[in-house]
Amino acid sequence: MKISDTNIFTERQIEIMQAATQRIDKHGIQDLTIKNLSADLELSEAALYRHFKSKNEILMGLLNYFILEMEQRLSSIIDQDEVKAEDLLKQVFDSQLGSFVKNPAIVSVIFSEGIFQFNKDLNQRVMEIMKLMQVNIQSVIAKGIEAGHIRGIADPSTITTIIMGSMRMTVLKWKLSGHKSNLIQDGTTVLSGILKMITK
Amino acid sequence: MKISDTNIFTERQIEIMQAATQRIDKHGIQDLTIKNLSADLELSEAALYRHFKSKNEILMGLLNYFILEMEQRLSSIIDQDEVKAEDLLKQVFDSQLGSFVKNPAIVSVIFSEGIFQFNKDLNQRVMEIMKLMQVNIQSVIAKGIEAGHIRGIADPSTITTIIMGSMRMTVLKWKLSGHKSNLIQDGTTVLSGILKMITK
DNA sequence: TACCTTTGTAAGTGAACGCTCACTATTTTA
DNA sequence: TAAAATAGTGAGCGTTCACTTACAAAGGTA
Repeated sequence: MKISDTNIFTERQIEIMQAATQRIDKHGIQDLTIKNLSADLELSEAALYRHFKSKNEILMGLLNYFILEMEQRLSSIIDQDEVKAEDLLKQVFDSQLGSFVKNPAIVSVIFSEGIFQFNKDLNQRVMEIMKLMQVNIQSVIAKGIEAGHIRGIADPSTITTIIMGSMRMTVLKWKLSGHKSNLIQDGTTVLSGILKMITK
Repeated sequence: MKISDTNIFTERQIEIMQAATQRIDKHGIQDLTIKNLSADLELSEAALYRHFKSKNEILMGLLNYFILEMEQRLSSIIDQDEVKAEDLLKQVFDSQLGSFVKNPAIVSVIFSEGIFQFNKDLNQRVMEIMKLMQVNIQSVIAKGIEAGHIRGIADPSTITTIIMGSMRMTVLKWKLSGHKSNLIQDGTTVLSGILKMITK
């Protein structure tokens, strides 16, 4: 993750967030403790509290960065004119899955609705990320139907559920395989299958 | 351990598992602690250990019970002869979603790969449940393609990923809505959409 | 020089966790 | 009827958790 070129965070904060990212990636989110994190950084536990006021703030930092990056990435694709819905979807998922491969830790974070259920702020951020993706895809589908490229065989919202669910399942399989399956390839196969079904 | 060898539970064990189910349903899995559970049952914490040797065994009991019930339910549907793949799938999901509505807690348990990642036994059971569903659906799809009812527009495994992912997403939305959306209705809509796309 | 801010540490804190221990009362069995 | 099995209890163990406190070194600034 390139947190490095934001001016929101200090250098130390970036170091801490990167260490947190690595630990989540390697051992899962349940292994992200202040003790482990400070050991990774060769700092005392107390030192972390000079830079973040709580453990949740560290996770919020990660999520905030990701949602910002994702918004920019998605809108730069969606805002293209004269590109068919089919190709927009391909670009969106190519970009999204590529982002997951580059930063697998984020998958552990945003696939953990269950874990954050008890924490309002974190849960809300995760929901925002899902919602952001949903809104973008649904608008692409709606435009595709309007333009006549996509069969209006079901509601845009239903088609969106199918697409997002399928991609999510593909990511889940990749995660459960220990990142050994080829996420980009499998995702492309699944999306192609769906596109064959819904395009004219 | 084979499912057929699954122990029959004592009355107390069932009471404990039901209380655990209720607590997970109402407050999430992170709120299932020995302290809370024993308070719900108006027992001492130590008393629980007369009936289960660990907290994980309680969760394993729940999962074992569910996988047994699911196996029977699915095979009684799948084993029907002379029923079209399309109708089998409808029956499978009607049955499965109905089971979730009757027992919403199980969703909190089997949708929590992330939480159980660190526990081999529990994780394996959750994976078995996913695998069980996958194997059954994939065989239905394969037969449907063979019989010419389903378009061989993609691999059976890809179509299965799409179907399972879509249903899983529908269940997730239901869970995030606090069980306020209509799971059966939404699931039926999504499955109908997919079936329109893949049937001839 | 004197002071202030920043960044660090050692040594804790209370709360929560799963779980065990020694012991008791009741019921079943030989 | 005596022994054994069953099902319960209060107290507390060892550990982990996120977080706090009191204090110190370093560097910039007045």
